[in-house]
Amino acid sequence: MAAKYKVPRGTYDILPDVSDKWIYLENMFKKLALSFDYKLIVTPIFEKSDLFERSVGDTSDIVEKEMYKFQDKKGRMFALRPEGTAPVVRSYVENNLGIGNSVVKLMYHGPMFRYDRPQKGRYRQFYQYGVEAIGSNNPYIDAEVITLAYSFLKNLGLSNFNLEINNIGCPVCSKDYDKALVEYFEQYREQLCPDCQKRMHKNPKRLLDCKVKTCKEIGADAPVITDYLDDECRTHFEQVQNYLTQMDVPFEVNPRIVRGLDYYTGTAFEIINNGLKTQNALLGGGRYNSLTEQVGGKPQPGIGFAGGFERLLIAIEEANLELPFENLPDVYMIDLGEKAQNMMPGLILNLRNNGLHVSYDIDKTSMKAQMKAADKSGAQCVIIIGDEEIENNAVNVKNMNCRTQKQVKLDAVRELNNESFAELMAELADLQEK
RNA sequence: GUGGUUGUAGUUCAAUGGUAGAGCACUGGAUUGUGGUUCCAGGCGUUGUGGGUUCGAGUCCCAUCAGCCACCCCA
Repeated sequence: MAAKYKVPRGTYDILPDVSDKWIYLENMFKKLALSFDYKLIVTPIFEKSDLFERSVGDTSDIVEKEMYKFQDKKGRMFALRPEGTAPVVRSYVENNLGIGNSVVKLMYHGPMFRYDRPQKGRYRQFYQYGVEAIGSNNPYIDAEVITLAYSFLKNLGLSNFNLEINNIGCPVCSKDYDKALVEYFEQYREQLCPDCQKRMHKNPKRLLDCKVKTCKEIGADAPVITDYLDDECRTHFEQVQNYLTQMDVPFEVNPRIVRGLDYYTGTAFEIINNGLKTQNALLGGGRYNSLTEQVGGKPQPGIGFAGGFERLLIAIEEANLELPFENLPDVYMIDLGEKAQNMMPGLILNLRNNGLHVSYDIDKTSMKAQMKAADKSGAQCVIIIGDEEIENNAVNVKNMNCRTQKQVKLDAVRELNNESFAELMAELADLQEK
């Protein structure tokens, strides 16, 4: 049947059959980030649009054509956030989070919005997780942020990915490099694609990233950033690498990494899913040492990364990873007859208040249907109550794995909590062995 | 935003322009209160939507919407 309403293009519903994976991934990320001493920050999903125009850069594709912009009733221009860093930095500046702290370490996760043609692994509303460390230019912080990103993927059980790092230079040496690039590419101007010709003077580093064959070939012999870094940037980069080595994080230096957003300076890195040809960036990040100023605050160095949940799930599926997350019922309740049904609500609430996960379908009546449903639910055991049991003032508890069954006094069942429930299950398992 | 491709039952897919089907899933049953196997039974779905051609359209044409692929970009 054709539904009357459908999700908007490029969006999707996270349905119950996968939502447990989301809960798991979110929790894993939060737990790991907390252990690295990052605290959660939650910002609105929309901001003044010029926040992004100024920070992300008005020549970037994100701002040029992918922003969801709208006017509110008073004519102010807002945009659904296309990325997470600018809002976090805005909040850092606005709330003076830096006062009394040399580094402020923040994590976030939530929906981002970009108007782009949808594709697998690319959506108009997508979900990112990320961290930002603001206030320190110490290369150790760079390494720590990168290690956090790396550890997250590793801890999930992923391995088919590569960490690539680069240093795109500070505003000073980056300019020298840009000059060299323009000089170099200028020789081949006629052979470059129109986009590259246009970008050459605005953002020459982007030419290195072009996928057009001839541009690629020309770019292969272009000057390399590493040769243009000034002493400060070079030692910074070296130290980041030293720290990463110390922390056992494998990486490759890739001088061609150019991040797409304008605010990046110095350290830049990406983690690439090797199993994919396109949409293969699992996560990316880097330094943004002049972003606080652009947003109207005092100069403060910062670094962070962001990754996409959708691409994470693709990678997990590819690797055939079973997430250890399980949320199966402890007990499935079966009632037979009206008397039994009448005593269910109280008993079930009792068990739930004691912390047990209880499943029950009041509309199913036959024993068979209820047993089938219990089986399908994956519940550890069923509790059966019928006229016989009521007469004995007891219930039948059946362990679904061992198929062993035992009568338990009603009073004892009411008292069941996670601990005594586990004991009861073990007892039933023992019965099977005899 | 550009080019290509696809759109049939909950799902995966069939159906030389002539009555729309199958596997899986789902529901019920195989003697009275015990699941995962097996067997039997159960589907009239505006064939994505709207037009057009035709005696007749799931099938051909146009438009539109959506997915996928490549480009672009990135998460």
